Amino acid sequence: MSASRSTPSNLGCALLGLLARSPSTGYDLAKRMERPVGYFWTANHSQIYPELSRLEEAGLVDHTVIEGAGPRPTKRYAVTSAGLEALRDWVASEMETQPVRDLETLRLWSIWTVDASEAESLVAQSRSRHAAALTAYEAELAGIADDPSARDRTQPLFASRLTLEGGIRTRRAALEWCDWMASELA
Amino acid sequence: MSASRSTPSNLGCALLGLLARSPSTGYDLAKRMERPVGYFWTANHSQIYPELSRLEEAGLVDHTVIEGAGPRPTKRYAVTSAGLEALRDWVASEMETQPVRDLETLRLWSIWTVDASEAESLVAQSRSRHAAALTAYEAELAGIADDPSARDRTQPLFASRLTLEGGIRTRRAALEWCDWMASELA
DNA sequence: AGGCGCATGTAAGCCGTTACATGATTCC
DNA sequence: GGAATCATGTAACGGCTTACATGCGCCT
Repeated sequence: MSASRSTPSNLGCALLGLLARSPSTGYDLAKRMERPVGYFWTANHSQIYPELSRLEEAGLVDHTVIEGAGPRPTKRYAVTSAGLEALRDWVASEMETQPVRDLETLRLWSIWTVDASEAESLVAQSRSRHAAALTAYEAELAGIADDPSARDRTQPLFASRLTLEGGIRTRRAALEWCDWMASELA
Repeated sequence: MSASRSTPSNLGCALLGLLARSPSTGYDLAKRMERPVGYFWTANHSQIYPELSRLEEAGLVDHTVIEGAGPRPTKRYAVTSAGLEALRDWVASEMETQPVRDLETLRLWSIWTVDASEAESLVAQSRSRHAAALTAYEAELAGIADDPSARDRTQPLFASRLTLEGGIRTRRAALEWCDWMASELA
């Protein structure tokens, strides 16, 4: 059986990553995608449900029906051993350089077309967005930093700590950049 | 005429931004999208040609047929005054916070599932990618930094300088993050 | 003779967003 | 009584990628 050995989609791997940390319903996965995974990847329920079906068909996850609200049966999904293997393969596989897609920078790139006050406001908006993100990341990190498992590289919280640290460093750099731009515009 | 006053798509605004800097053929726009715009936004020719038609229908760009190779007439596009206005409106408009979509961080987030040597290799790969990007940005910036127009906030090169400076700061922060991760894994 | 660069377009398919649809329980 | 939360699904649409298609001129 399980003839198709094609790597699951990026979304599929995101879901495997979530389920490898703890089993969930589709609904719950949608919420867990918002935060903290949503700091670097997003998906909504209308993508998640069909993807779970595909993963199950490929034998990478399975489900048990549990009791819960809603007109249809509530399903708790978990990764199978094949699913965990697929996740490991994906993590360890070579990956091409990903193109950056940053709408805010695209806008900045045409900032020369607007007048000074609008340009300053644009940079200020950008700055406040980065500041808000930084605050959120720091709060999230503070919530896990004391857990001893966050220092064990075989534990999920270790990886959470790494990614949050990255977000914090990136947003701090962006804040300094915004301050520098503000001084260049003055 | 020109009844529809809807803002063009993100791609449309990217093309208006390119054409506001200098008129181009569709083919040339595709090449200019690779670098340096490609550092924060990408598009290929199969997206660009239809989008140029839409922009022209909306009266935001127009074209003149010039001589050139190829089985069909070669068209040089330029922004109209309505197009420049649309670009300014878009730059100055309020924009919602954009979700981040970073496949490399998504992978890192499941790094706890693989063993130490693979984890180290993953971080090393990530580091070399950031280093390559940083080198490219620095070269690009060096190519424009001496131009006096790069200090005039009404000139395109000023905006180029801002965006490149942002890329450089972000990539430097990412490099330091990778070095920090390497030390955490050791 | 063959490959590359110029130059424009279309088609199929995947991925993602937004909206539609259903229905129970809990809180105000 | 109405809104929010739990819970699952489908449908329509738009954006992006990959591949198909054409054909001239230049360089090796």
